[in-house]
Amino acid sequence: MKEEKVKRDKIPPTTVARLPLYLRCLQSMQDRRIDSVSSFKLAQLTGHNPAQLRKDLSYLGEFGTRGVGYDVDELIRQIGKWLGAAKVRQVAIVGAGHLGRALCSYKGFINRGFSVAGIYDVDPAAIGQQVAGLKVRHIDELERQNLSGSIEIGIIATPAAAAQATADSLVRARVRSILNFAPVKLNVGAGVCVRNVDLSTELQIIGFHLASLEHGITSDCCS
Amino acid sequence: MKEEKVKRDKIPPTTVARLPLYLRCLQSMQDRRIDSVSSFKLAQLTGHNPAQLRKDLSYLGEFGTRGVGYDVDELIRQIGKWLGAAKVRQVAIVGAGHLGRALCSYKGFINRGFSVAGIYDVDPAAIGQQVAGLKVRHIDELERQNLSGSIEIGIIATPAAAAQATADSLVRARVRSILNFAPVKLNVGAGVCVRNVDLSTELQIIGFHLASLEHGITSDCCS
DNA sequence: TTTTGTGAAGCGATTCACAGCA
DNA sequence: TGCTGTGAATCGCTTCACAAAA
Repeated sequence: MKEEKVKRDKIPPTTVARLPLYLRCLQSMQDRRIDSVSSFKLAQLTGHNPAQLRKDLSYLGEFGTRGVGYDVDELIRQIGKWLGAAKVRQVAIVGAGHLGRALCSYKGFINRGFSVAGIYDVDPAAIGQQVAGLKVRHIDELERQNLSGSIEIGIIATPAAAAQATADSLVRARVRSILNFAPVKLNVGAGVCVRNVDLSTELQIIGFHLASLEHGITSDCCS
Repeated sequence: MKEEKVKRDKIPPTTVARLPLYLRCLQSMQDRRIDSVSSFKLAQLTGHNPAQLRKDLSYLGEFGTRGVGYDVDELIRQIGKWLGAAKVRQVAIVGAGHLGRALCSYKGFINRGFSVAGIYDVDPAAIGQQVAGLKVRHIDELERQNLSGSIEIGIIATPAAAAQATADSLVRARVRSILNFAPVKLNVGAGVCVRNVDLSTELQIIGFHLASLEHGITSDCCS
């Protein structure tokens, strides 16, 4: 426990970001009754370098067998443990627009150990509507509903203008981390973890590469 | 033109990824009639280091005035130019599930110079339905509809199992770049640029940080 | 022999610190 | 004086190359 704490601090963010993809590949192998895998094979499937894969896993511990490879079940167990997948995490989605609704019915969340505990909005027209079996509630209710703190994650799927106020609500409701889809830099107190996903930023990056193609650059596509 | 080609090759991917956020901040300042900004101010607003901001901009050219700062209008023009925002880019969305529909009606795309040219699926139940003013068509029609090559970007919003086949269709339809929401590593020929966005990966990364908190780690939240 | 785990080298991005200008 | 633009220093991640182990 003490030892794991020390180790967690040392895992590079880039490694953490790759773990979910490793996990997904491994689960797909498990489904196909493959029980052992080498760093070469798994790296090829995930599009990485074998040395990088081994180094990534070495941050978590030593699970391989030299001359053989990794046991698929064991690796799934270990990566899952480090990603905190032992327990189902409750998520609150704020914003009952198209994106919020899509996220609410997204199967991928459930499969990875996340459960949508509620969907919230401020628009009277949206409140009360049924979305994927959940009733849209007013954001102000979240604070009261989460007195136990069981909802640890908030997803912001509101327009940019409402994002900061939404973040404030989520922080008041004792949410510990936020996934932000609004194209705004959020200010939250220390101890609340924010990750940003911006859909149009991704398109704009693609736009840069298209413009580069138009200037006759063919090399290294997208990054 | 020749010179710009050389420069484009030298811009780090990390810089490109930050440009859209700079642009957005600048546009918000322009709306508020602010016409000049220092690297300190813009860095603060975007959550970056002033030196990094200046270095990022220096890859594009020299637009600042020493002792004063940057002209907001000029900077917007320049960043827009490098991101290829001069022309509206046509996008095809594949997958008419919740996510595909949400993307189809997403205002952020239009505002940033992208236009949804069509939405496609393979499910007979979905085909023919109306989504945000567009009729869902069969994916096989895309190839014929894009003989002119005006659709440069494809968005994959299908289930993971269908993603590779969808990518193949998009490549056949002469799409030049792909934004992939399926949690799968796509194999496409050289010259086609792929960017991956995985919503549950983001939650899993948050899961790692929540697990770290449970182990008593308070430092550096999310990355 | 095969494949892991890892020190060391290599590489790219960030940050510093200051010269160059307005 | 104030702020940009940038070489130099630093930091952290990736990749190499090989010793260790099955």
